Amino acid sequence: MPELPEVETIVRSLRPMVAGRRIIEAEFCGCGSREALHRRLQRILATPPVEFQRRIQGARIEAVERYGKHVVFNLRTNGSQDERLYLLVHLGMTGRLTCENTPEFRSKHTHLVLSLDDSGRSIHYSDIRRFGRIRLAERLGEEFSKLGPDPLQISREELFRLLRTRRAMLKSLLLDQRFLRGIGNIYADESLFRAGIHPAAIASRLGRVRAQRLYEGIRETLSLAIAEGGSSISDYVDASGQPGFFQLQHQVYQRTGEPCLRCGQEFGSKIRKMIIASRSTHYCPRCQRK
DNA sequence: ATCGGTACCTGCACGC
DNA sequence: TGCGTGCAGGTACCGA
Repeated sequence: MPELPEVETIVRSLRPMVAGRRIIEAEFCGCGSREALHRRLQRILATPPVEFQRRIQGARIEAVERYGKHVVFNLRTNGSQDERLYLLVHLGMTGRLTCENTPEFRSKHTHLVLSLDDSGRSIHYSDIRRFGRIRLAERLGEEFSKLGPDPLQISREELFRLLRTRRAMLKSLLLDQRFLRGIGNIYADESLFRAGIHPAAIASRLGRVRAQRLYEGIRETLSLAIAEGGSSISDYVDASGQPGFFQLQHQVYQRTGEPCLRCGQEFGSKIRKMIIASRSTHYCPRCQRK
């Protein structure tokens, strides 16, 4: 599900509900045998479950932030000396982070519940496909050192410089979190359409003008998507359970065979789909020439 | 350096 | 109704 705009929306909705609260208890859940639960947790958590519970219990949530597609909980543990601890959540394809008011509620795919010192309120982590990951870290640097710049913070010049050094196809590059952090399949396609650039174009061959169009295309797409609360295709909701609405403004993503919204009326062009980096890639053959 | 393939999961739509 | 197939927002790892 979640790319930069969805994660940003989750963080913004979660923050006012949990910032300043203390985590009373971490509870792991899920149906199936004890061994099945253990295997599942081993994949989802990098830390052994018991150690995870021990370290997080009693910690205060000082801040909730986004780093690329990660949700970062800034924690202060209540050990003898106040220590910083980071809870890092990556939502994979179908992960959800929601705030619940009913203490006993569990959805079918809830894996972790963090109960808060706030009249039965809790943070729920659920994930149907279990591609998401949860980690504890003392430092952010080790976890995030491989990630590229944030596409909303990078400057036009910096993007141009980075593009010049790479010979990959743009679609592959935009999906690469070491190049830019936060863009996924939806927003790669939507950004390239807004920029009017073919997804298979080679990065290093972009001139200054087209690089600038890409820069604007990415910024426009991401900020509009954030303003609409993200794209809800099937699973995504924010921390209050509200869907996003940017899917109603998708120009190319999952519109294969439908008329291009920019030139379809006039020229009858239809959105096409091709595979790049083994991912579906949607584009208008007329608006995005090679 | 970059690419394709595979693996990890469940659910859903589709054709038969 | 059920079964098989393919596809889905992500990433890591492999060998070429």
